[in-house]
Amino acid sequence: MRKGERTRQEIIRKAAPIFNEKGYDGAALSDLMRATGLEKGGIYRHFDSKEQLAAEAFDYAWKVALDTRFEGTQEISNTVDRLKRIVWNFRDQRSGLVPGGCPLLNTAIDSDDGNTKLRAKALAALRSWLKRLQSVIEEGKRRGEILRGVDSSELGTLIISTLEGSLMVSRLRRKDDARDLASRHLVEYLETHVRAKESKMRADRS
Amino acid sequence: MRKGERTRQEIIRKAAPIFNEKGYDGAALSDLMRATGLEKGGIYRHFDSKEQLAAEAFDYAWKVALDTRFEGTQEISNTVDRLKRIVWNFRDQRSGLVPGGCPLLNTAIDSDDGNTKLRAKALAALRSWLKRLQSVIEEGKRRGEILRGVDSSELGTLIISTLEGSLMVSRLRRKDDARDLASRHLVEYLETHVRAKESKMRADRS
DNA sequence: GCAGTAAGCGACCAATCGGTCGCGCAGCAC
DNA sequence: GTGCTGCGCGACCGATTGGTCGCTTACTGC
Repeated sequence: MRKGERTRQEIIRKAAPIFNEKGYDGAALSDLMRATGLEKGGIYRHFDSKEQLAAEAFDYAWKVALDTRFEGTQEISNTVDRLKRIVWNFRDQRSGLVPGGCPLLNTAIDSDDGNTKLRAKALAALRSWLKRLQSVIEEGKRRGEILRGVDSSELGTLIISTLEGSLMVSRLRRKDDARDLASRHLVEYLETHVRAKESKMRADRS
Repeated sequence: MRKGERTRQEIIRKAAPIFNEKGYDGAALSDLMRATGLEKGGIYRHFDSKEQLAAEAFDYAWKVALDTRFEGTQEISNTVDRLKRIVWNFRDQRSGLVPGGCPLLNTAIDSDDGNTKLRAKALAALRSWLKRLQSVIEEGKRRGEILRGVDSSELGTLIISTLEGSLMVSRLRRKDDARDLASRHLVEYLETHVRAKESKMRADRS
């Protein structure tokens, strides 16, 4: 990899937390310069505009977030348990992430009036998350692990809404209780309203 | 009321949507000047700083939001039904509000890194909402309408988290489905996990 | 209606905003 | 090792930022 490309990635990595914490308007180029250790020209060599950098920083932050949320899920065969793992992952995510909270939540609120490009990014991120949840749910329905009556779009949306809302509350209070509570609530809901009990006489290990 | 005080209130009313839509950094004084029809000096006559104006605009926007959410609840005697009404109010709130979505959600996200004064405002707003929910729940427990085992702080937090999260999704998608879904989910939860069924042999009108 | 004060104006301020560009050095292919 | 070019620097740009203040005008209490 060329020097330039390495620098470019480094800028994205260093810029992502700035945008995530301070928002698009709040993140001044001077902040990005300090964070990256580069002068203005060094940054603009690799990006046409602040907006473009913000967009790429968002993509990076979102990839990290999504990967964290689905971490260790592929090795879980039962789809309901997989959904539960996703919920716990969300609750436990603390380190390793891009600082500043959920990029989706931040960018959605930040851009809901103005910045069209960033709003589109947030919308795509929401869809990508929902899509992955839906595919787990649909698989569960096919396998008989999840009740046939469950609407995968609705369940996915409910999970996302509940988790994101609780994150907002937790971050504002600077306490994890809301996230914890929402996770427990969702898990109970998964057990009582989503999991197909009778089918295949699986051992009912609570 | 003096002319000055009238103007002051007018500035707050006109500034509130600007801050709510664009955030603190995104709302430039030039925007506020355009919205109010005043020159810079006319605004600064009444406020020491942009931050102070933002704080008062938030108070105004939050008061409007909270009033809307509790609208028509005092005339409902049963506390569970009152909680349901609060949930429906949140779902149906559309006009009459300060444009730009929930001031609590917006300000919480907007200020979670930097602006201490606004963060404190958002925190106080969250507490005021939670407090009003808790007082309904506690009343319900005293009256035997709500299960003794329900933790009013936890239930209140769950309601707030779920509604706010769904609002974020709905605003991003520009569709009301998520808010609708979350409301239905919460109402079902209230009926099945919160309402005390057996006590006082009340007629069970579904 | 008059006097005194409250209120709004708008020019002005330094600082900072996002963005440009020519220069020179450093990394890279040969 | 040499020559080319990809890369980073930093001075510079006009526009805009939040904020100040002396002046005039409009309101208000008497």
